[in-house]
Amino acid sequence: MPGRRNVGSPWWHGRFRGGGYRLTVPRQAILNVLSRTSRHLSAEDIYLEVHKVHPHVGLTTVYRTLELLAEMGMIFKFDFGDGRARYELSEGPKSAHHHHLICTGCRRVIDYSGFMDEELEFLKRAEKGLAKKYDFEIKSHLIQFYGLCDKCRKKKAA
Amino acid sequence: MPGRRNVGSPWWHGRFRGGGYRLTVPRQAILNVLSRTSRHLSAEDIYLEVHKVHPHVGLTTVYRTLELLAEMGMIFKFDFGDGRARYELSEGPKSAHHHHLICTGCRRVIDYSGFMDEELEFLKRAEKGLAKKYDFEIKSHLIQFYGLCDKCRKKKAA
DNA sequence: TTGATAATGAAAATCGTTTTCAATAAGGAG
DNA sequence: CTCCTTATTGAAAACGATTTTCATTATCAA
Repeated sequence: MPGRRNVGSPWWHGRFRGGGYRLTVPRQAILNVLSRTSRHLSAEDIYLEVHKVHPHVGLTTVYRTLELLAEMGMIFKFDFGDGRARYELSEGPKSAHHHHLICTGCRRVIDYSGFMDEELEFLKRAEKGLAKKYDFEIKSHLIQFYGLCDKCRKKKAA
Repeated sequence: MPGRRNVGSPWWHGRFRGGGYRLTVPRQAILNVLSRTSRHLSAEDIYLEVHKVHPHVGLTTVYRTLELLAEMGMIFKFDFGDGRARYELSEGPKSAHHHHLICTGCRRVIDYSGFMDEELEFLKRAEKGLAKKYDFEIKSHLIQFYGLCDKCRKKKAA
Protein backbone atom coordinates (compact mmCIF):
# COMPACT_ATOMS: atom_id res chain seq x y z
CA MET A 1 0.00 0.00 0.00
CA PRO A 2 2.23 2.79 -1.17
CA GLY A 3 1.51 6.13 0.33
CA ARG A 4 -0.45 4.63 3.19
CA ARG A 5 2.45 4.24 5.52
CA ASN A 6 1.41 7.19 7.60
CA VAL A 7 -2.31 6.65 7.55
CA GLY A 8 -3.46 6.44 11.14
CA SER A 9 -0.22 7.99 12.30
CA PRO A 10 -1.02 11.55 13.29
CA TRP A 11 0.71 14.02 15.55
CA TRP A 12 0.39 12.03 18.76
CA HIS A 13 2.39 8.96 17.75
CA GLY A 14 5.67 10.15 19.14
CA ARG A 15 4.14 10.59 22.59
CA PHE A 16 3.72 6.88 23.08
CA ARG A 17 7.15 5.70 22.12
CA GLY A 18 8.66 8.06 24.63
CA GLY A 19 6.76 6.65 27.56
CA GLY A 20 7.41 3.06 26.65
CA TYR A 21 3.78 2.65 25.66
CA ARG A 22 2.50 0.81 22.63
CA LEU A 23 0.41 2.47 20.03
CA THR A 24 -2.45 0.06 19.62
CA VAL A 25 -5.56 0.04 17.48
CA PRO A 26 -7.94 0.82 20.35
CA ARG A 27 -5.78 3.73 21.51
CA GLN A 28 -5.65 5.21 18.07
CA ALA A 29 -9.37 4.79 17.65
CA ILE A 30 -10.06 6.52 20.95
CA LEU A 31 -7.75 9.40 20.13
CA ASN A 32 -9.39 9.69 16.75
CA VAL A 33 -12.82 9.99 18.29
CA LEU A 34 -11.62 12.60 20.76
CA SER A 35 -9.84 14.61 18.09
CA ARG A 36 -12.87 14.71 15.84
CA THR A 37 -15.39 16.08 18.31
CA SER A 38 -15.84 19.23 20.30
CA ARG A 39 -18.42 17.63 22.53
CA HIS A 40 -17.84 16.54 26.11
CA LEU A 41 -17.81 12.79 25.78
CA SER A 42 -18.22 10.24 28.54
CA ALA A 43 -16.38 6.93 28.51
CA GLU A 44 -19.48 5.26 27.19
CA ASP A 45 -19.95 7.88 24.48
CA ILE A 46 -16.43 7.17 23.33
CA TYR A 47 -16.97 3.44 23.57
CA LEU A 48 -20.06 3.62 21.38
CA GLU A 49 -18.28 5.78 18.84
CA VAL A 50 -15.24 3.52 18.70
CA HIS A 51 -17.53 0.52 18.54
CA LYS A 52 -18.91 1.64 15.16
CA VAL A 53 -15.51 1.10 13.57
CA HIS A 54 -13.95 -1.45 15.92
CA PRO A 55 -16.71 -3.58 17.40
CA HIS A 56 -14.24 -5.73 19.25
CA VAL A 57 -12.94 -2.90 21.44
CA GLY A 58 -14.37 -3.15 24.93
CA LEU A 59 -15.49 -0.54 27.42
CA THR A 60 -12.78 -1.67 29.81
CA THR A 61 -10.12 -0.72 27.31
CA VAL A 62 -11.73 2.65 26.83
CA TYR A 63 -11.51 3.32 30.56
CA ARG A 64 -7.94 2.13 30.71
CA THR A 65 -6.90 4.21 27.75
CA LEU A 66 -8.59 7.31 29.09
CA GLU A 67 -6.77 6.88 32.37
CA LEU A 68 -3.48 6.54 30.55
CA LEU A 69 -4.09 9.54 28.32
CA ALA A 70 -5.01 11.65 31.32
CA GLU A 71 -1.83 10.57 33.07
CA MET A 72 0.14 11.49 29.98
CA GLY A 73 -1.53 14.87 29.96
CA MET A 74 -3.04 14.34 26.54
CA ILE A 75 -6.62 14.65 27.75
CA PHE A 76 -8.47 16.38 30.55
CA LYS A 77 -11.03 14.66 32.71
CA PHE A 78 -13.98 16.71 33.91
CA ASP A 79 -16.77 16.31 36.40
CA PHE A 80 -19.86 18.25 35.44
CA GLY A 81 -21.86 16.82 38.29
CA ASP A 82 -23.97 14.23 36.49
CA GLY A 83 -22.17 11.21 37.86
CA ARG A 84 -20.04 10.38 34.87
CA ALA A 85 -16.67 11.75 33.89
CA ARG A 86 -16.19 13.67 30.65
CA TYR A 87 -13.07 13.81 28.54
CA GLU A 88 -11.51 16.34 26.22
CA LEU A 89 -8.32 16.43 24.23
CA SER A 90 -6.00 18.85 25.98
CA GLU A 91 -4.19 19.96 22.85
CA GLY A 92 -4.24 19.52 19.12
CA PRO A 93 -5.69 21.46 16.20
CA LYS A 94 -9.26 21.69 17.46
CA SER A 95 -8.78 22.52 21.09
CA ALA A 96 -8.03 25.91 22.50
CA HIS A 97 -7.70 26.70 26.18
CA HIS A 98 -11.19 27.13 27.50
CA HIS A 99 -13.44 26.66 30.50
CA HIS A 100 -17.01 25.61 31.05
CA LEU A 101 -20.31 27.19 31.88
CA ILE A 102 -22.60 24.57 33.38
CA CYS A 103 -26.33 25.17 33.42
CA THR A 104 -27.71 23.76 36.64
CA GLY A 105 -31.14 23.69 35.05
CA CYS A 106 -30.59 21.50 32.00
CA ARG A 107 -27.00 20.33 32.57
CA ARG A 108 -25.94 21.89 29.29
CA VAL A 109 -22.25 22.74 29.13
CA ILE A 110 -21.03 25.74 27.18
CA ASP A 111 -17.37 26.18 26.32
CA TYR A 112 -16.00 29.65 26.60
CA SER A 113 -12.61 30.98 25.83
CA GLY A 114 -12.99 34.71 26.14
CA PHE A 115 -11.57 36.81 28.96
CA MET A 116 -8.36 34.85 28.84
CA ASP A 117 -6.27 37.97 29.34
CA GLU A 118 -7.92 38.71 32.64
CA GLU A 119 -7.74 35.07 33.55
CA LEU A 120 -4.08 34.80 32.76
CA GLU A 121 -3.35 37.87 34.76
CA PHE A 122 -5.22 36.50 37.74
CA LEU A 123 -3.71 33.04 37.45
CA LYS A 124 -0.20 34.31 37.11
CA ARG A 125 -0.48 36.23 40.34
CA ALA A 126 -2.35 33.52 42.18
CA GLU A 127 0.02 30.78 41.18
CA LYS A 128 3.04 32.77 42.12
CA GLY A 129 1.55 33.71 45.46
CA LEU A 130 0.34 30.23 46.24
CA ALA A 131 3.63 28.67 45.30
CA LYS A 132 5.38 30.89 47.78
CA LYS A 133 2.81 30.82 50.56
CA TYR A 134 2.15 27.09 50.59
CA ASP A 135 5.28 25.79 48.90
CA PHE A 136 2.98 24.27 46.35
CA GLU A 137 3.85 23.86 42.69
CA ILE A 138 0.77 24.47 40.58
CA LYS A 139 0.53 22.29 37.51
CA SER A 140 -2.96 23.08 36.30
CA HIS A 141 -6.22 24.67 37.31
CA LEU A 142 -9.91 24.16 36.93
CA ILE A 143 -12.39 26.97 36.54
CA GLN A 144 -16.09 26.31 36.12
CA PHE A 145 -19.07 28.61 36.29
CA TYR A 146 -22.48 27.43 37.37
CA GLY A 147 -25.72 29.14 36.60
CA LEU A 148 -28.77 29.21 34.37
CA CYS A 149 -28.76 29.39 30.60
CA ASP A 150 -31.23 31.58 28.75
CA LYS A 151 -33.75 28.83 28.17
CA CYS A 152 -33.79 27.64 31.75
CA ARG A 153 -34.11 31.20 33.01
CA LYS A 154 -37.17 31.76 30.84
CA LYS A 155 -38.62 28.43 31.86
CA LYS A 156 -38.19 29.34 35.50
CA ALA A 157 -39.79 32.75 35.05
CA ALA A 158 -42.84 31.30 33.34
CA MET B 1 -34.11 20.91 82.21
CA PRO B 2 -34.15 24.62 82.77
CA GLY B 3 -31.86 26.61 80.59
CA ARG B 4 -31.56 23.87 78.01
CA ARG B 5 -34.39 25.06 75.84
CA ASN B 6 -32.06 26.41 73.20
CA VAL B 7 -29.48 23.70 73.28
CA GLY B 8 -29.20 22.29 69.80
CA SER B 9 -30.90 25.33 68.33
CA PRO B 10 -28.21 27.39 66.63
CA TRP B 11 -28.25 29.89 63.82
CA TRP B 12 -29.54 27.59 61.10
CA HIS B 13 -32.90 26.76 62.64
CA GLY B 14 -34.82 29.43 60.85
CA ARG B 15 -33.70 28.14 57.48
CA PHE B 16 -35.75 24.99 57.79
CA ARG B 17 -39.05 26.45 58.81
CA GLY B 18 -38.99 28.67 55.78
CA GLY B 19 -38.68 25.83 53.31
CA GLY B 20 -41.33 23.72 54.95
CA TYR B 21 -38.68 21.33 56.20
CA ARG B 22 -38.52 19.73 59.59
CA LEU B 23 -35.60 20.20 61.89
CA THR B 24 -34.87 16.65 62.94
CA VAL B 25 -32.27 15.11 65.18
CA PRO B 26 -30.20 13.65 62.32
CA ARG B 27 -30.18 16.96 60.47
CA GLN B 28 -29.03 18.84 63.52
CA ALA B 29 -26.36 16.27 64.19
CA ILE B 30 -25.06 16.50 60.65
CA LEU B 31 -24.99 20.28 60.74
CA ASN B 32 -23.21 20.13 64.06
CA VAL B 33 -20.50 17.91 62.66
CA LEU B 34 -20.04 20.15 59.65
CA SER B 35 -19.93 23.29 61.74
CA ARG B 36 -17.31 21.91 64.06
CA THR B 37 -14.73 20.87 61.50
CA SER B 38 -12.59 22.57 58.93
CA ARG B 39 -11.78 19.30 57.20
CA HIS B 40 -13.25 18.17 53.91
CA LEU B 41 -15.60 15.42 55.01
CA SER B 42 -17.10 12.71 52.87
CA ALA B 43 -20.57 11.38 53.48
CA GLU B 44 -19.10 8.43 55.29
CA ASP B 45 -16.85 10.63 57.42
CA ILE B 46 -19.92 12.52 58.50
CA TYR B 47 -21.86 9.33 59.07
CA LEU B 48 -19.13 7.96 61.34
CA GLU B 49 -18.93 11.19 63.27
CA VAL B 50 -22.69 11.41 63.73
CA HIS B 51 -22.77 7.75 64.62
CA LYS B 52 -20.70 8.37 67.74
CA VAL B 53 -23.52 10.41 69.25
CA HIS B 54 -26.52 9.02 67.41
CA PRO B 55 -25.85 5.39 66.54
CA HIS B 56 -29.28 4.95 65.04
CA VAL B 57 -28.74 7.50 62.27
CA GLY B 58 -28.13 5.73 58.97
CA LEU B 59 -25.85 6.52 56.07
CA THR B 60 -28.88 6.91 53.84
CA THR B 61 -30.12 9.77 55.94
CA VAL B 62 -26.72 11.39 55.79
CA TYR B 63 -26.80 11.31 51.99
CA ARG B 64 -30.34 12.62 51.90
CA THR B 65 -29.58 15.41 54.32
CA LEU B 66 -26.45 16.45 52.45
CA GLU B 67 -28.44 16.62 49.25
CA LEU B 68 -31.03 18.77 50.93
CA LEU B 69 -28.48 21.08 52.51
CA ALA B 70 -26.73 21.51 49.18
CA GLU B 71 -30.05 22.36 47.54
CA MET B 72 -30.72 24.88 50.27
CA GLY B 73 -27.31 26.36 49.64
CA MET B 74 -26.15 25.69 53.17
CA ILE B 75 -23.30 23.45 52.12
CA PHE B 76 -21.01 23.04 49.10
CA LYS B 77 -20.29 19.72 47.48
CA PHE B 78 -16.83 19.18 46.03
CA ASP B 79 -15.14 16.63 43.85
CA PHE B 80 -11.44 16.32 44.56
CA GLY B 81 -11.03 13.42 42.21
CA ASP B 82 -10.86 10.51 44.62
CA GLY B 83 -14.25 9.09 43.80
CA ARG B 84 -16.18 10.43 46.76
CA ALA B 85 -17.87 13.76 47.25
CA ARG B 86 -16.73 16.14 49.97
CA TYR B 87 -18.88 18.61 51.84
CA GLU B 88 -18.30 21.95 53.51
CA LEU B 89 -20.53 24.41 55.26
CA SER B 90 -20.98 27.35 52.93
CA GLU B 91 -21.40 29.92 55.66
CA GLY B 92 -21.28 30.29 59.37
CA PRO B 93 -18.68 31.42 61.88
CA LYS B 94 -15.89 29.12 60.79
CA SER B 95 -16.09 29.34 57.04
CA ALA B 96 -14.68 32.06 54.87
CA HIS B 97 -14.73 32.14 51.10
CA HIS B 98 -11.87 30.00 49.92
CA HIS B 99 -10.67 27.62 47.24
CA HIS B 100 -8.61 24.46 47.15
CA LEU B 101 -5.14 23.37 46.22
CA ILE B 102 -5.17 19.68 45.46
CA CYS B 103 -1.93 17.75 45.55
CA THR B 104 -2.01 15.17 42.80
CA GLY B 105 0.69 13.26 44.60
CA CYS B 106 -0.87 12.58 47.99
CA ARG B 107 -4.41 13.91 47.43
CA ARG B 108 -3.98 16.39 50.23
CA VAL B 109 -6.25 19.39 49.97
CA ILE B 110 -5.14 22.79 51.17
CA ASP B 111 -7.60 25.61 51.66
CA TYR B 112 -6.50 29.00 50.59
CA SER B 113 -8.21 32.31 50.83
CA GLY B 114 -5.61 34.79 49.77
CA PHE B 115 -5.62 36.70 46.49
CA MET B 116 -9.31 37.29 46.79
CA ASP B 117 -9.01 40.82 45.50
CA GLU B 118 -7.51 39.67 42.25
CA GLU B 119 -10.00 36.87 42.09
CA LEU B 120 -12.95 39.14 42.65
CA GLU B 121 -11.71 41.49 40.00
CA PHE B 122 -11.33 38.66 37.52
CA LEU B 123 -14.65 37.10 38.40
CA LYS B 124 -16.55 40.34 38.18
CA ARG B 125 -15.31 40.94 34.66
CA ALA B 126 -15.71 37.35 33.58
CA GLU B 127 -19.20 37.02 34.92
CA LYS B 128 -20.34 40.24 33.36
CA GLY B 129 -18.84 39.29 30.02
CA LEU B 130 -20.16 35.78 30.08
CA ALA B 131 -23.62 36.89 31.04
CA LYS B 132 -23.74 39.13 28.03
CA LYS B 133 -22.00 36.88 25.53
CA TYR B 134 -23.84 33.67 26.31
CA ASP B 135 -26.96 35.03 27.97
CA PHE B 136 -26.00 32.98 30.96
CA GLU B 137 -26.70 33.98 34.56
CA ILE B 138 -23.78 32.92 36.74
CA LYS B 139 -24.76 31.76 40.21
CA SER B 140 -21.50 30.38 41.47
CA HIS B 141 -18.05 29.32 40.44
CA LEU B 142 -15.48 26.68 41.18
CA ILE B 143 -11.76 27.29 41.17
CA GLN B 144 -9.30 24.56 41.98
CA PHE B 145 -5.56 24.35 41.57
CA TYR B 146 -3.76 21.08 40.99
CA GLY B 147 -0.11 20.43 41.61
CA LEU B 148 2.44 19.01 43.97
CA CYS B 149 2.85 19.89 47.61
CA ASP B 150 6.28 20.34 49.12
CA LYS B 151 6.52 16.80 50.45
CA CYS B 152 5.50 15.17 47.19
CA ARG B 153 7.90 17.37 45.27
CA LYS B 154 10.76 16.29 47.46
CA LYS B 155 9.70 12.67 47.26
CA LYS B 156 9.63 12.90 43.48
CA ALA B 157 13.06 14.48 43.33
CA ALA B 158 14.59 11.81 45.54
C1' DT C 1 10.63 -13.97 12.49
C1' DT C 2 10.43 -14.35 17.23
C1' DG C 3 9.94 -13.67 22.07
C1' DA C 4 9.08 -10.88 26.11
C1' DT C 5 5.58 -8.52 27.88
C1' DA C 6 2.34 -4.67 27.36
C1' DA C 7 -2.35 -4.54 26.22
C1' DT C 8 -6.79 -6.48 25.63
C1' DG C 9 -11.74 -8.23 26.43
C1' DA C 10 -15.33 -10.55 29.02
C1' DA C 11 -17.02 -11.21 33.25
C1' DA C 12 -17.03 -10.39 37.94
C1' DA C 13 -16.15 -7.37 41.60
C1' DT C 14 -16.14 -2.77 43.78
C1' DC C 15 -18.01 0.95 45.93
C1' DG C 16 -20.21 5.41 46.31
C1' DT C 17 -24.75 6.73 45.98
C1' DT C 18 -29.86 6.16 45.25
C1' DT C 19 -34.26 3.87 45.61
C1' DT C 20 -37.81 1.19 47.91
C1' DC C 21 -40.99 0.67 51.43
C1' DA C 22 -42.75 0.01 55.82
C1' DA C 23 -42.12 2.29 60.34
C1' DT C 24 -41.37 6.63 62.90
C1' DA C 25 -41.55 11.26 64.58
C1' DA C 26 -42.03 16.57 63.78
C1' DG C 27 -45.00 20.01 64.71
C1' DG C 28 -49.51 22.36 63.63
C1' DA C 29 -54.52 21.81 64.85
C1' DG C 30 -57.71 21.25 68.28
C1' DC D 1 -51.27 18.11 76.08
C1' DT D 2 -52.97 14.84 72.51
C1' DC D 3 -54.02 13.70 67.90
C1' DC D 4 -53.19 13.54 63.11
C1' DT D 5 -51.08 14.45 58.80
C1' DT D 6 -47.24 13.66 56.34
C1' DA D 7 -42.28 14.63 56.10
C1' DT D 8 -38.55 11.87 57.50
C1' DT D 9 -36.22 7.88 58.61
C1' DG D 10 -33.53 3.22 58.46
C1' DA D 11 -32.47 -1.26 56.50
C1' DA D 12 -31.92 -3.61 52.64
C1' DA D 13 -31.84 -3.91 47.93
C1' DA D 14 -30.87 -1.73 43.66
C1' DC D 15 -28.09 1.06 40.83
C1' DG D 16 -24.42 2.48 37.80
C1' DA D 17 -19.97 4.11 36.82
C1' DT D 18 -15.56 2.43 37.18
C1' DT D 19 -12.00 -1.12 38.39
C1' DT D 20 -10.09 -5.63 38.85
C1' DT D 21 -9.17 -10.36 37.47
C1' DC D 22 -7.19 -13.46 34.47
C1' DA D 23 -6.53 -15.94 30.45
C1' DT D 24 -5.63 -14.55 25.61
C1' DT D 25 -3.69 -11.54 22.05
C1' DA D 26 -0.84 -8.23 19.70
C1' DT D 27 3.02 -4.81 19.68
C1' DC D 28 7.55 -3.98 18.53
C1' DA D 29 12.59 -4.41 19.69
C1' DA D 30 16.08 -7.64 18.77
